[in-house]
Amino acid sequence: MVGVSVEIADIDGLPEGVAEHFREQGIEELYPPQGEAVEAGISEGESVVASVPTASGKTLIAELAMLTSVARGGKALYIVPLRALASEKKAEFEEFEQYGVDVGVSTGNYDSDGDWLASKDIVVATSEKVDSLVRNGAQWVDDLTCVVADEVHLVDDSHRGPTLEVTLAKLRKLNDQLQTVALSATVGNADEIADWLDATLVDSTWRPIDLQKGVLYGQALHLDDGSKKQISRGNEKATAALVEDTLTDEGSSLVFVNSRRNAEAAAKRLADVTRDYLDPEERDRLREIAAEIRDASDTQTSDDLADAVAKGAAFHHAGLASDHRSLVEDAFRERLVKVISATPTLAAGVNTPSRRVIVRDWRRYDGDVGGMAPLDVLEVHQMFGRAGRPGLDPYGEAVLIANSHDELDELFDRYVWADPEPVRSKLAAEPALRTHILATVASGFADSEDELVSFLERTLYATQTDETGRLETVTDNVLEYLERNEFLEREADGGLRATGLGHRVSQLYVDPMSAAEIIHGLRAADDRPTALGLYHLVARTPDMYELYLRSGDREEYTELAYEREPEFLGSMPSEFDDNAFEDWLSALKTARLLEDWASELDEDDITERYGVGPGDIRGKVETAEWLLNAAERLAGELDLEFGAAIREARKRVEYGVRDELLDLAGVRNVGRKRARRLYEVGIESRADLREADKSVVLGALRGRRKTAESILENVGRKDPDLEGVEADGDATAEATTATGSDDGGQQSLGDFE
DNA sequence: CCGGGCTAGTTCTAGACAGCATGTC
DNA sequence: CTAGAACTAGCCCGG
Repeated sequence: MVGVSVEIADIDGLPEGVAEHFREQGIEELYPPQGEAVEAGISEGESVVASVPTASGKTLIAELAMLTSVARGGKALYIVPLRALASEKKAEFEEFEQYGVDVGVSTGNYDSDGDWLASKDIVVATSEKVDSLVRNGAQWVDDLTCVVADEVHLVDDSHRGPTLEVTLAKLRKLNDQLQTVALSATVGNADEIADWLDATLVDSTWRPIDLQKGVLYGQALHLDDGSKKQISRGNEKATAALVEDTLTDEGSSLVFVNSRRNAEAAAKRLADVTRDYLDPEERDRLREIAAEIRDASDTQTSDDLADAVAKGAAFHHAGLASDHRSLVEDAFRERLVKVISATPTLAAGVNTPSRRVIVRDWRRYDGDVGGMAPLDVLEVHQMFGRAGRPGLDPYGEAVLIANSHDELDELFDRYVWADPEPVRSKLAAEPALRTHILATVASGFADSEDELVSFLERTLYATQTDETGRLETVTDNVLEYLERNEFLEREADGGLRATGLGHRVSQLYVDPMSAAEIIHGLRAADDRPTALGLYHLVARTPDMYELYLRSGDREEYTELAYEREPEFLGSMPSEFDDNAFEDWLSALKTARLLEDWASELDEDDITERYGVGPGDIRGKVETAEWLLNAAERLAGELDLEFGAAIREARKRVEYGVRDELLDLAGVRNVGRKRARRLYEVGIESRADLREADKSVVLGALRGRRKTAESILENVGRKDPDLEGVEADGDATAEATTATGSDDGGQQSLGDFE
């Protein structure tokens, strides 16, 4: 079937007008892999695994499957690996709304209501969200006729892979006619994935735009076609020379490095290169963007980023606030920012193609190995895949950097010539099975051990392993764990039944081990728990990512641990049990960060104190909110007291305020800063705000008339009109000195797209 | 007295999903 | 069992 040319017009079964639409977009003849997918029956409901390079038209393959399925009266689901990609895909699919195709999105933070999605023809969601919807018995899931799994090679990921794997297995069990389309990067064993999904494999290395791969050593860039290119460099470092070389060809570059600090340092250095390649108009635009970056957050990271961006360079990593990220990504796409130095976040995230991709660091610290470990071939190839913008760049170029002749050879062997490693299921690990076995039993996919095992037979793991018994052994351990914690009951005949608590845990979507830890901690509490105690409790569950303990931290937090020992829920591990104690301290560090946030400490003080970025605060807060909600529900389920204390701790962390501001901070348009200012002039509650003297309110809000009016309206004041009202000078002065800031900025974390 | 440039020693390490009920500037 | 870039402190040197 190779080399067959297929045109859009040849495809039957698309909704009315869609074929015409594609033609208007300039899509007539399909790319070869797309044609192969059509040959394989993608538009006739056949399952297909497409293993193709990035940017070679995977989206169209998915669209052909989903649109024809919808046209036959069906319903399609598109599973994305990242929340940020959900909105991107939604926007793409909304193109088809004019032909009567309704699109909906569901992720943890974006819209979502199970029933509301029932009327949509195409639903975009993360694999975790789909899993959650299935657990909660969303009815419309039964109506699905087509599911697309994007970046399906992520089943290899030990944290999130099993969820995708189990979710696909569940959807396929619900409907054995389900058309399954899996989109994958080029991997070593796409055939195994196709076998697993009973799909036809479309395996192609075809790219719409030429990609040259190479390794730079000294001044010579050795390319994979055997040619060499001279990269002149004076005193410049290799990376800077490559970036400058791209700039002379009016192209931009993406530099992948192995740590946040390296990304920031590299951006600072590269800014000195890019600054000489900006025209006056670009300089102006960049200055504006830099100002927006400074507005987004008042931290050192923010300033450093703004400084770099003003000169045409930027860094990108997970410590950035989400505003920062999108500003940088947009500016790069607009070709204003000429280079981004980034950690691997960018390789997996939203689309940011670039003329040249430079993989500067090919080794990364890995705690499990105890040192630097080489990146996976697949990972490096994903980075390479960002090179070249179809239709815009003449070609893409992906470059590694060698520091010796031996390394030059090694990099060619290891990454340029090498095939990616095979994708391996990570399901047979306790943490993964703990949560998925409970959910599988709780949502009725198995009510006996036999059924459970036969369900697990539908996973990729089962098709890959020849190690008999491993799954059974782990399953048995997990069942025992779940039974011991009263999430599950095992009957003599092998029957399995989730308890009320087990159902609750499954629905809350927390790791059963997190739930067990929370329950244990709450049961150990005699008095009303403090906020710190509760923050520590959730921070030490496996669902909260650990903060790194730096040198000196151990001492500092050990002291704090003894100082505040009475507040902790449950007993502290012995100081001599090294691992357990370290984890406990690390959780304490997280807990105190949350406490600082909920005590109105400024964002920049927190980032400095804990060595984190603004985006990390956001992440911790979000996770804490989620887990505290789970804690409150679990307490309710078990009739434990302290529900009110948990709720208060959650609200405090949500708004980032002390308890006296909880009432005010809940008002729309009032965040932690404004609530504090109002409080300082004697307005302590919503009731006060409804009655307060308008000039005092206006003064506390720095004379911002419009803001003040909308706040008064939001709090339900009858006469929010501020016409003719003058700001109370005393209130203004007092508020200004009290906060020491003059921009009136609300430090809000509630920034979702 | 100050600052630049060098070296040897020290420090520190990627990422990001989920509930629920509504709304930051 | 495994690394390495970037930062830091301390030093020398020249002006």
